[in-house]
Amino acid sequence: MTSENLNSLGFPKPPAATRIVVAMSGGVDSSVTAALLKAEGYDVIGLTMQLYDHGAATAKSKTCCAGQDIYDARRVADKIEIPHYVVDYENTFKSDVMNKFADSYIRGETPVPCVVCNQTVKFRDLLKAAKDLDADALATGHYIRRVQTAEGAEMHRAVDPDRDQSYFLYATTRAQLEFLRFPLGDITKQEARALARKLDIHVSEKSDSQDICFVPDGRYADVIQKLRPEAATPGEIVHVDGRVIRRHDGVIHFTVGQRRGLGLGGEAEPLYVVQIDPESARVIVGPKSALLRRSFSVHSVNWLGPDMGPDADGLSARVKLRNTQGPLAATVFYESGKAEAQVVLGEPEGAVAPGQACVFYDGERVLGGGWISRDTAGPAHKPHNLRRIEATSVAAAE
RNA sequence: UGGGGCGUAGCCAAGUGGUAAGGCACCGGUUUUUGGUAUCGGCAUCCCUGGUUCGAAUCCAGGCGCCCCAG
Repeated sequence: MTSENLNSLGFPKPPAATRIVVAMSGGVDSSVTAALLKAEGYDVIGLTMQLYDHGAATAKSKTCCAGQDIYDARRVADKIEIPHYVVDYENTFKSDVMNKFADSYIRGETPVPCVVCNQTVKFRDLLKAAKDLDADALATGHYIRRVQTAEGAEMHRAVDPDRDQSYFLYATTRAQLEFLRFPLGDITKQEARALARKLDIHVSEKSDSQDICFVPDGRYADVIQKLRPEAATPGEIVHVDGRVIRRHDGVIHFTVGQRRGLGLGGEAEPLYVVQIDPESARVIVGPKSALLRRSFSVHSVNWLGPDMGPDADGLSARVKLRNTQGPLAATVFYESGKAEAQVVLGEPEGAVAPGQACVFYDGERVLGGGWISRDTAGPAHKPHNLRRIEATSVAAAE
């Protein structure tokens, strides 16, 4: 079959015979996605997830998946004349995303709920709903590219580097990727908004979503304490040089690399959180130099690259440790099928925070990624200093 | 109360007669579909009282507070 026989989404049949479910959040991107596909003649069905519905969140404008946004999605669906359904995923969202978010913080990690949300409610549950509707594919408004090859679908960064969402989508499985389509991966956000205006979609100027959608005022700790009231275990803030500086209200308030909010003044240079130990409820702080790390391991790896055997030299790649950071040169040690991988950075990097995602790239292609492990991501200073303290106390005892 | 020293923003600290550096912390903005980072901006009239002077955080006097040395 030649490419001329395929429609724009890669199916060997006319758009009218191709059923596409579009995940509609009520925002600009997914609305444009639905409108574009409809305009091309596809058999489009809009689905909107209801994920939570607390008063504070529905009042927010920069979120998705509740109150006003569901209404917006419905209005767009009406405008472009497609069927639209709201699916209630409040329970699963709470158990798979919100509770896991809280538990991660309690473990002394810093979670990325957006990755988990895509992994679960979006590409597991919503995707299944699409299949139940006999859809040929599920399309979303994510800025990511799906590249079809003879070996299967590959994930590539979006053409708009400022909008690329690969950091949040690396955990998409190959099977899921086969079924997914991302029409906006080839255009810029500006172009998407222009299209929205041209198609007369009422949300064309709606502000982008940001922050954690289920955290109303940026006070994520409040949400955790509501979900897990036992989470607030006070502890000590300890300097890497051994000084116990002050007490804190619980490790959930901290993240590795954090500077502000520590309230630790009087030092010559700023202090950062360099390690969090949930067992002892200790937060270790130190100067920026104490933050630097060169290697760490990641777990629950989702591999989207070519099959690899054990390779002592590792794979020369680039990695992202946070969404808003250019890729870093690194060597990735990974064997196909394994859940673990080792990452060695070309240059030491600060704030390698356990619980955050590490995404691997080969140029524009997303090779996958995993979660930064806690056990290996502590600062090199910790064992050194603990040893020194122990040695001191032993000497004193003798 | 013998000798010496000190008292500048929450902390550290420059400034020794000319109209209050800087760092940390804190607060606010920007950036950002995670947390965080980064960045920009804001943030004192100098322990008190009186005096000298055109002018004092800077000099003098007296208080108050603190530290060190000594017997």
